[in-house]
Amino acid sequence: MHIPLAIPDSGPGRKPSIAREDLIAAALSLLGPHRSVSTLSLREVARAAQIAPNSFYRHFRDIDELAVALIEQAGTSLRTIIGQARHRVTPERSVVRSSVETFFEQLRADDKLLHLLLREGTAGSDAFKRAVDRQLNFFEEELRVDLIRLAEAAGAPLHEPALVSRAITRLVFATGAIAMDHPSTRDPQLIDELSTMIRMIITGARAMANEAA
Amino acid sequence: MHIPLAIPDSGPGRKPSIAREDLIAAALSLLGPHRSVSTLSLREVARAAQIAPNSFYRHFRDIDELAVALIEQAGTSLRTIIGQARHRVTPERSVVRSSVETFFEQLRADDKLLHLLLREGTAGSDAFKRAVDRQLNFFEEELRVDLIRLAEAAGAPLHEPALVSRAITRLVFATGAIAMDHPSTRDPQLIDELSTMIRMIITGARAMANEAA
DNA sequence: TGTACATCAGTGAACGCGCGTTCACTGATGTAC
DNA sequence: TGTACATCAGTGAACGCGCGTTCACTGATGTAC
Repeated sequence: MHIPLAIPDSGPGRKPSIAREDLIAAALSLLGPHRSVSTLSLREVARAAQIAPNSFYRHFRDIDELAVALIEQAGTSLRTIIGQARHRVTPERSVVRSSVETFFEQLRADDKLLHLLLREGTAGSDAFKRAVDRQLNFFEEELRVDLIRLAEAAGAPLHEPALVSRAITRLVFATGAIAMDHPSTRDPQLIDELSTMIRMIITGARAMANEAA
Repeated sequence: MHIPLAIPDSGPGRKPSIAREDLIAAALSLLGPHRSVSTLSLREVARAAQIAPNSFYRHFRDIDELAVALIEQAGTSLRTIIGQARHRVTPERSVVRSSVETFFEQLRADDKLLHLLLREGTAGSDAFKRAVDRQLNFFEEELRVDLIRLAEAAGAPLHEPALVSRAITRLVFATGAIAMDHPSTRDPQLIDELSTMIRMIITGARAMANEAA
């Protein structure tokens, strides 16, 4: 059995006429609000990529390995976008609101990558769940750093910023998952709600920091 | 095609030798941390219930209808348990902590019903998702009533109690889903975290109520 | 009580389907000399 | 430059499997009279 565990960067070798990326793109094209990764079949993806079913094995050990690759791409892309939103100068809007709005914009624009992270965290193989978890941790960690930075700038320290970040991350993703099942006309309301929830957490964490001091 | 949309309470009729409940129990017995409703096949459930595959149709239109029934049972059972926990007199422990602990106990004891609500909210058919959503709304609503009651008792009103309740519900369920993937040895830490998160929200909502006033 | 009849939960066999996976292969591309 | 060779992405056919669903049926249970 021949399995290329790591594609060797092609080196001086030949270029494959169909690439890993093509299969990922094909899988992505099949996903949507009503179609989840765990229901994709190998044959279906192969069909979408216009290759024979067995050719799939030249690129991935199985469907699961492809799913993990999808998740990684989704996480990276999301963090880039939200990272930009958070650093964007917004004189009239709060950082919270502007980030939440960007998140929803991305949810609706979507190259379907975000859907993946929102919906699939609880299903699928162990490897898959770990991949989702890793991306959420990255997100959480970046948010934590930003929260500390902002708290210092405002001179209002937070109680347990790591927990604040974790709570916000969970709320954002849970709300995003819900939003996907609603028409986008409900977005303004959900944005309002989510922003208020986040403000509650931050306000609470500030108050608790003062109490502790 | 003959489909009994509603089982007519049997009335003066004959008793079926195998009941809807037996099929639900059989399905439940197949579920677990690594097995989700959406992957159950009709034949599998029939096998577990020791009936011929086609006999399944005497009780449910399809697997989806059974899944909805499962969700409803899960929600009812969970709300009963948490409702009791919240009203339980706990002189030394806070209501928050005692409820969170009960939630985790239930998660670990589990008749597998809770797993259903935690994991499957984002997958499955529309009918299935709506069923999960309905149960979460019930949970949220009961929590809201309790929050208002407790706030009045403490003389510390909350800003937008409905939102407080919604945020807490989402956090609790998101954290529960995560807990299921960890060994129960991590429970104390997760309970601590979740309790603190909830306290942040409540503290924040109190502070915001004061600001508004 | 006895008899004829209706109901309907459960059945065994069969169907066609899409699936993951395997096999031995082809033929284009690049390398060695 | 030319030739022999190695590599390996992609292939077509085939496999056995579990699936959902259908069909015509059986036979126990309850009802009507």
